Amino acid sequence: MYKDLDPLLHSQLRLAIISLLMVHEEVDFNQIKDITNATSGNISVQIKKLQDAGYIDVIKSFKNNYQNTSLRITNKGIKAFEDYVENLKQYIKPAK
Amino acid sequence: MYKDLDPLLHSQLRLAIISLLMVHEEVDFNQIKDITNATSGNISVQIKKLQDAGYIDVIKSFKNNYQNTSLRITNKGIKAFEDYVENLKQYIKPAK
DNA sequence: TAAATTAGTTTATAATATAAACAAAATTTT
DNA sequence: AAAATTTTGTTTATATTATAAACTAATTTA
Repeated sequence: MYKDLDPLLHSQLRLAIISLLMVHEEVDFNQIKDITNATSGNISVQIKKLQDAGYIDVIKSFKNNYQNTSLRITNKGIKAFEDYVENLKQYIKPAK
Repeated sequence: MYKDLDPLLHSQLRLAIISLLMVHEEVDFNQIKDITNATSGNISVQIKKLQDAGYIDVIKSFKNNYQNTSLRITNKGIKAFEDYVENLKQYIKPAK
C-alpha cells in the first residue's frame, strides 16, 4: 500500500532544488540560495548528493569573472521525481 | 514560495500513520505494523512523537487479555496534515 | 594594498530515523 | 505445573541525515 519514498527526494531542500529544475531548464547556485533561503554549505552538500545519484548535471563556468555553478535535471532525475510524486500521492490522498 | 514542511509530518512512517488515521477513525498498533512493515520499536517512537505534538490521541486498553494501543487523530493533527499537504503541493506541482 | 564581497567547499554538530535489545503478561507445550 | 513461546509493546543504542559554522580562493572596492 504505502510504497517507500526515495530518501534522496524526501528532503525539503533537495525536493525544492529538484522542483525548481522541473520548471526551469537551468538554475544556478545563487538562485537556489535566494529562493530557498538555505545556507551555501547546505546547498552545496545537497547538490553533491543529487549529482552523485545522477539526478542532476552540474555545470561549472565563469560569469562576469566569477565562478558560476549551474544545474540541470537529468532524465534519471525526472523519472525519480515522477515516481516520488506518484508514491507520495498514496500518503497524502488517502482513499478508503 | 517554498514554505517549510512540518518536520513531524515529513517523515515516511509518521506520514503513513497520520494518513491511515485520516481515513480510519481508529487504528491500532498491530494494524500499523502490518500495513507499514515497520518494526515495533520504530512505530512506538513515532507514535510518542505524534502524541507529544498533540497530533494524535493514544488509547490504551485490553482486548482479549492482551494490551491494545489504539490511535485517533486530533483536530490539531488534521489541521497539521492539511497544512502539510497544502505546502507540499508547491513542491510537487511546480507551476511556472 | 588592505578590507570587503562573491561564490562556493569542507568539516563539525545536532537532530532523526531505525533497529536491536529488553520487559511483562498471556498462552502453549511437555 | 514449570519451561518455552508468543503477543504487545518500550527503552536504548546506532547509523544516517540535515544543517550550519568555519574555511578557501578569487574578485572588487576603498
